[in-house]
Amino acid sequence: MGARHTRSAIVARGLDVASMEGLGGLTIGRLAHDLAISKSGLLGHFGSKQSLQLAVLDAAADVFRHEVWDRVADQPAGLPRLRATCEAWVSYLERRVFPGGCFFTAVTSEFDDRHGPVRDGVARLARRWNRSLRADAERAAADLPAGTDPDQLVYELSSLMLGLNYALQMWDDECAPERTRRAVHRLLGPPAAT
Amino acid sequence: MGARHTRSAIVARGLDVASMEGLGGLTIGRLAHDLAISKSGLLGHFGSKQSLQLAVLDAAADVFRHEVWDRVADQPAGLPRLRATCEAWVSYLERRVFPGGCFFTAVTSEFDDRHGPVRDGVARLARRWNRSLRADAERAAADLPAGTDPDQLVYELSSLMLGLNYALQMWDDECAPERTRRAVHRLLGPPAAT
DNA sequence: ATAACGTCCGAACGGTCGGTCTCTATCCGG
DNA sequence: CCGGATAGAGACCGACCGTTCGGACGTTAT
Repeated sequence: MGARHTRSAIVARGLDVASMEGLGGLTIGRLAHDLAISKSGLLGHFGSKQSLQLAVLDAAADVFRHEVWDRVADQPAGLPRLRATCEAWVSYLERRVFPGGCFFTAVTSEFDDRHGPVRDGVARLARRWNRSLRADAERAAADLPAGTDPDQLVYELSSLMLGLNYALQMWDDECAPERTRRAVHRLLGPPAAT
Repeated sequence: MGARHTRSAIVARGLDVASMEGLGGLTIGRLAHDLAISKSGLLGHFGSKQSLQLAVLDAAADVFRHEVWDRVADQPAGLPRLRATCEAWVSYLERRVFPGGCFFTAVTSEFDDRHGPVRDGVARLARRWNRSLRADAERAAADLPAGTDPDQLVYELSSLMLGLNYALQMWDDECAPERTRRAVHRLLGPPAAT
């Protein structure tokens, strides 16, 4: 079996572990044990734990991109895509794509007051997604009640996603996705009938 | 120096450390070093790390209660107290009472998918505060537009507080408190003029 | 056949973890 | 003045951390 396969298996497993235990809780020894390989064999693929963390972070970003952004890329920019993005986001959380809840919420609260490449990577991703959201919100403002502030809109929508993740992770609250949708509809109007 | 004093000093220092590093990042050795006492001297007051964690959690709950709930206890139940609670909550986050952001947000995302006394303690506190919020929301529903769902209201308000903590902690976003207030006012109406 | 390479292992490194042990200094009631 | 309780020191334990290193394999190219 090639190194590519081994490496991606490590990252895949690391993704699951890190979404539950955080990127810090991801330990070389445990990961090696789970995959029935040696610690040194594992670390050989990355060089250091930090490189492993960054690789896992990248993989998580790929998953999130695939689960949310790729699904709304064909929507018209502005309000329609903003609505679709929110729905995809809710669905991503509802389906519990990561067993430990939203990967980035967990990692953010772990690294938000640290320095270094991991925190920088998380911030870069968050900033990028925030910009995308904000761009659609700006266009959408024209289709929403006068005086709608795009930044305020993005802020409230993001907060709702944080709340949904919390409700699902802490309480297994089955009503939370529906509640989130209702709140989104109140901000953006009812979902477009397809 | 009495044991009481030493113990409370340990908890106080642990509060600061844990709000930044999480309850898991709170290590006996480091805490003892910070306070210039021995590990055994420290551990003698608690018996185990878990007891220390629970003591710190209790202390954090006292702080939060003092910073939020005690300040609104004299308000009339229902909408006025709900408004006051939200404002106190925003202020608590804005003033960065804990250097690492909201203690309970951090601890929740750390323990939400574990078992044990610490997670139970966090859940107990969250449930209690949620109930208080919900009770006022129920009363407030009469003073709000018809069809207002108290659970939905509590859900959205809580999400906004999560969002505020995120914005402050991750981005040092100075506008976030004001944005949160604006969103709260949209849900609860403008703040009562005093 | 042989040399080189990629892949992975097993052992070991220094360090930190939570926790236990023994010992001493101090205080307080009789 | 004494004797027990107690706070705390400090050495130490086994487990685990991330990391390094030499070498054992199988494949591939020469």
